[in-house]
Amino acid sequence: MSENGRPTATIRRVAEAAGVSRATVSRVMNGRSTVAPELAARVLEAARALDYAPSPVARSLALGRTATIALIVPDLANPMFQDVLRGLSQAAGEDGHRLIVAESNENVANEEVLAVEARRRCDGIVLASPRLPTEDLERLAPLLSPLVLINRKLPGTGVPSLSVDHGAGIGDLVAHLLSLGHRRIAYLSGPSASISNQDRVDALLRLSAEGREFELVQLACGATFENGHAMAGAVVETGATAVVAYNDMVAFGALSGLHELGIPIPGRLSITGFDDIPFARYTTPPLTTAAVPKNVLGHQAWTQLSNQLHNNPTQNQATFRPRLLVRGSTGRAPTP
Amino acid sequence: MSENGRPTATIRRVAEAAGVSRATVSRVMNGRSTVAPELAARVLEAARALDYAPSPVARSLALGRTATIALIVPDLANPMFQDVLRGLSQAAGEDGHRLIVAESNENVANEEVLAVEARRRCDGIVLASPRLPTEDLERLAPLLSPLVLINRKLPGTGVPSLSVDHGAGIGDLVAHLLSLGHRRIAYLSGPSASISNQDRVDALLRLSAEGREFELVQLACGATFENGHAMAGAVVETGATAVVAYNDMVAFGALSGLHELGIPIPGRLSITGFDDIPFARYTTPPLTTAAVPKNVLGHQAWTQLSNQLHNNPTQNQATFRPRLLVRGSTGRAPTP
DNA sequence: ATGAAAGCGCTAACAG
DNA sequence: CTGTTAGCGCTTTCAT
Repeated sequence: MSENGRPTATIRRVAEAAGVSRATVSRVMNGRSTVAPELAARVLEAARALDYAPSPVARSLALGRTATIALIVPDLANPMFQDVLRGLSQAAGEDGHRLIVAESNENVANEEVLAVEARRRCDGIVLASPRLPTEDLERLAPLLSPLVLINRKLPGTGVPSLSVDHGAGIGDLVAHLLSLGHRRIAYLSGPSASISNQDRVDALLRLSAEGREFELVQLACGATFENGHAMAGAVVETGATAVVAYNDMVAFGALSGLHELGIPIPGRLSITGFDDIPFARYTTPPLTTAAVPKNVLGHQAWTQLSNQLHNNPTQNQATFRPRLLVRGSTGRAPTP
Repeated sequence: MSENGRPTATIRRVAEAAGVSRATVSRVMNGRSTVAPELAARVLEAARALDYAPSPVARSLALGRTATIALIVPDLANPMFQDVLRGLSQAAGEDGHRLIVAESNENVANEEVLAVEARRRCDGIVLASPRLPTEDLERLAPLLSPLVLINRKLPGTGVPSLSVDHGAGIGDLVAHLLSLGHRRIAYLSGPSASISNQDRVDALLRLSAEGREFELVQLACGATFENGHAMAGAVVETGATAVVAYNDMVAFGALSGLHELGIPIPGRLSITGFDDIPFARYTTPPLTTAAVPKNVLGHQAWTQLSNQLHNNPTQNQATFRPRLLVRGSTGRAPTP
């Protein structure tokens, strides 16, 4: 927006140079209605000569839309959001939309202000807000619309929401472990406040109650490598033959801790992660995990937002089933 | 920008409601000059009642600035850029600026268009463009100004540039290895087109020529885990006692490959990485590496951009020296 | 098919 | 201290 070299050409200058009205320039630049070929040529020529390009800001004001959307996440360091960001940026970019990113730093109060403010410069919002109380979210939603939610639902409001089916992922993981003969499984749980952890716990509880095929041992853990690492000893003491970790980081930490204790993996203990972060395939042994389609989520978020922008029908609830990735960290249960 | 619920209040409505002119409302909203307390109160009250907030788009047009900047990177999957993004987003955010991100997908042609287009909606650009030919960059720079370059220099143009001193990093790494008694060092080189690889090679060549303290063996490799993994055998054959890898991914791959060959690390072979990606501390053994201050780069980028926006003097070339992180993957050279 | 004119919502001289 | 006026640059009826 600032001046360097020659001042940026405006539509007025082009109009003068081409000897036509601004309206005509506008029409030509937008390929609108039919302008006499000769005039059109003159305009194009003048535009080229003056190095003219329409001002996006002025267009935004006149049109009432910005061709920009915003992504609001609690934490840009989280691999989950990094990939959603990539997918969203790419998808929106292909449709000629720019992406503004805002990080709330896990600060919920901040998040509200950020979102509302962002919405004013944008045509729509993709919001990942694991912590915001549902009632606040409900109050906010109309202000933010068009809006797409990541891993949050607002039933009955018509706000499209994309979520990962953590339960199904856990189901696949457990089925895999059962097929390998495991009958006593330890769960290294994530942050208790986390909804996604609750999803996992619920699924595990249901599975162990339903089939009674395995015993479940819950261990309070956390979400980090260090948390997982610290639980290695406790895991061994449970006598479990397999451990389901809250996520890949925890699994990785546990793997590392068990390594140090001299426990062979998967010989004596099998271990699974969740997410399929970039490094999951490179641990030793590589991590069996439930891969969350993070990029797809980003793409879908754009699809849903784009639908709203064009007043097309949206899919209110899309659930993404993680894909089971069997790698080296799981094997047959040891025979006692 | 679209309508939900009641149409968004405008400055005009507020003015009418408060019985003042739009100019006064504007003044109050911006804390400008001194408005009679009584009027100010009326305006504020009206604004609150109408749920009014000034339109950023209209302000942008009127003011000629958007309070937005853009970051353009070749690849959002690259941990380097992810962290720069975080740092930049945070720093700019604290100063009330939004961040637009654009990914060129390593497509240089795309990059030019993207950058110029982005510049029109923004007040400034942070550009990471490892591939763009210098002459193109020189032509582009004036159009993009205010501009900050990441890992590229444009000497004599006054364009601020932030770069990592790869040579110094390599110097620290090599000094560390020499102090451990290593006298034959293999370098797993990165993509030959990469300037940062060239920096490293130059430093190594200089070091081995200058002091003649060690022999250098170069091995063409790449930038990925797989590339490093594939070179494990070749590394052993060189008879080197230490390997300096192009980056952490390569080091990690090599580590893994050497592991499979049964080579004790660091007992028989020491190995170093570069970057300090999040997982470097979690490999077995943890990777000795040169930590690039990626977040700081992001923050500094904002500082330099902000200086330009305020017509303050800028620091034209800032070079960031990586920090040597000694971890478990390096040890004393084996005694023959 | 083209131009004149009004308007998007806000800010910034300039008067008073 | 406040209001009037004139833009910022573009789009879009509405006439012609």
